[in-house]
Amino acid sequence: MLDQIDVKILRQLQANGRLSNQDLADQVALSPSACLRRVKTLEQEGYIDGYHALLNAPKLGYRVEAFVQVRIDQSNDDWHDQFIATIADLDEIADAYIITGNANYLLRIRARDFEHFSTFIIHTLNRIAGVRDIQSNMVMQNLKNNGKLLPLPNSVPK
Amino acid sequence: MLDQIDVKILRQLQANGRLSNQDLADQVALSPSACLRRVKTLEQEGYIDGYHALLNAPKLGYRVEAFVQVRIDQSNDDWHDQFIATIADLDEIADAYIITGNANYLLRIRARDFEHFSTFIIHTLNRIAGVRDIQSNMVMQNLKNNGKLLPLPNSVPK
DNA sequence: GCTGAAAGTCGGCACCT
DNA sequence: AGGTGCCGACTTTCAGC
Repeated sequence: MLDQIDVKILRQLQANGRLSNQDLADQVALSPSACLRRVKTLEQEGYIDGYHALLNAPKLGYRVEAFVQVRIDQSNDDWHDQFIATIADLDEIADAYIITGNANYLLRIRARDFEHFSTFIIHTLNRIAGVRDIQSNMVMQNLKNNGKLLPLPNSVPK
Repeated sequence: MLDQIDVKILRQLQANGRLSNQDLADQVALSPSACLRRVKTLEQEGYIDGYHALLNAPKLGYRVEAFVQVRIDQSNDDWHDQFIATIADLDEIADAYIITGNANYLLRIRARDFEHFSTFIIHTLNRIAGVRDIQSNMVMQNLKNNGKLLPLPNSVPK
């Protein structure tokens, strides 16, 4: 179970993944060794999945972002497995979800420009076996990103 | 401009945001001081937006994820500004985008359970001024997350 | 723009409360 | 559980190539 200090630690590391253990210890009012032990435990128990640098997509040449809904022909089970295996290797696909509703999959796509995007849709996505219908929604503006998980309002984590 | 070593640095830090400068220097075949200078430059020039611990949502009590499309009454410009200002403070909204298509906004929602989700939709989202239509798609499975930005296939960053 | 050395700082562990 | 102290490793700066 998480206590209030654990939640503080998670919140701090979420905001700044490179916080030194000493600074972290100061912020949660613990000695460095006690703080480090808690962090290691949180990592081992799976509360922290990893640490990552957040790169700036436009700066790196990715100026197009879009959400694409894909329907596949459900009369064939193999196509589902094949689809999942295929998208794992496609760099243009940032995120992928199985969703309820009319479509089977929701994909978040990142591409260099619109030409790159349309080529990807027509010549890559559209040619995966079983793909029936593709509906694209371009991102015009990114209002909020990766909203913080904590504070957990009234939540009682298992 | 980025050279090959910069790209290697970005790729490494993307995969592991807590890599020590010394280990990073080894991996890109540079001395620690030269490596550190490049990292600082990359940060200052905005290629790296930050470092964050990736927290495990289910472990923290968030078991429901959904994409919600929102249409607002476009006859009133103020509602747009108001909507943006309101969603910034809502913890349940992880990401928010302005998109093309029938809806105005696409929101990624995280909630503790279905009751939390439906309460949020009915009593919070639905009551924001100007909101006309809400369409929800629940996430049944998360197939891919935060696909890596690099390597930049054939891209020539500005 | 990189290297190498020096000084300050930190992480990790043993031990104690 | 948390705190103290120690040592080896690391970060960071700066002079020099």
